[in-house]
Amino acid sequence: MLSTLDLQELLRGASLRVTRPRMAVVSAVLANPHADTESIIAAARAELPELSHQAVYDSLRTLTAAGLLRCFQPAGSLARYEFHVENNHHHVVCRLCGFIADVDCAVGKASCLTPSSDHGFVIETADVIYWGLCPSCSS
Amino acid sequence: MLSTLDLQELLRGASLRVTRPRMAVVSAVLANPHADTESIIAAARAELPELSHQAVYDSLRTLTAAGLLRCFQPAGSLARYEFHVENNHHHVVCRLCGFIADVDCAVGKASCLTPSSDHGFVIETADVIYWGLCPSCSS
DNA sequence: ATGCTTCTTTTGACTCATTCAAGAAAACAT
DNA sequence: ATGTTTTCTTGAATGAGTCAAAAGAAGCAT
Repeated sequence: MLSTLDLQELLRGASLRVTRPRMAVVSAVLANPHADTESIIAAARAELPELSHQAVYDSLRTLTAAGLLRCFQPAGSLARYEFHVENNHHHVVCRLCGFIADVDCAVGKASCLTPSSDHGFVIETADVIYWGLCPSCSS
Repeated sequence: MLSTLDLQELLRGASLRVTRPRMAVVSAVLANPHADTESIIAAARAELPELSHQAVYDSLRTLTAAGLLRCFQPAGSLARYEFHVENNHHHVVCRLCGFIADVDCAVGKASCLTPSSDHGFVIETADVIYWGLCPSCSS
């Protein structure tokens, strides 16, 4: 877990103002990886009760744009956030219960960023979501 | 383009009743790959003006559940549909203009379905979305 | 063909995640 | 401290998608 000072450092390093809502949002995401916005609002309010939902939406967008958080959205689900780490990984989502786990990239680090034909696109990132059944739902 | 009879055959083959809304929706998706629901409603109404939006939502869900269509949803975008074909492919989405193109699977057919560690999940499908800039936006 | 049963569609209202807007407050630089 | 700029609060609005009940087709059996 990162300390308050670490979090401030993190925000300043991204040229962002250090505000209590942003601190609370980053903490909430760190404590609840893969959480949707509503859960993040609840978790952040445990630390800062007066926090408005709008501030959370704004913070999430700002922090994501700054590269501190990563947003992903399994089809049909709400937006979910996680702390951005450099080791590229993807997600397995249980088709029944919605449980999400991290998985490493399939065939080495960069392979998922190299489609066989790119139609002239300059490709920057890849979102990979595996759908299936988690251990408890598959039994 | 498939004929009316082909489409009927397709629906019957999936044990679905042949209705005019479903025919119109399948035609619309065939004619507009990667279209979102609103575009599909508009395209289907060109063929069947009285069509309700609810019928389109129902048809899309039914046809997708039957495996005739495939639904994908780039994060932050609306749900999009395409005719389901067996050759597994993924999508490149332009971060600026939203243009979508198909790309084949990165490293052979099955590789994207094989994460390095699966956490005990039984994996059924994988959604892969590449984000980047299309040729016109990157210049 | 006719009628019956079941599945679809229409209609219209509703939900709820997310966004918009304007004024108030907080953060930072000087 | 003061002023400027960014961020937050408040409250309302947007809009894709869903729900529900009654009306209407599709398909099956007689």
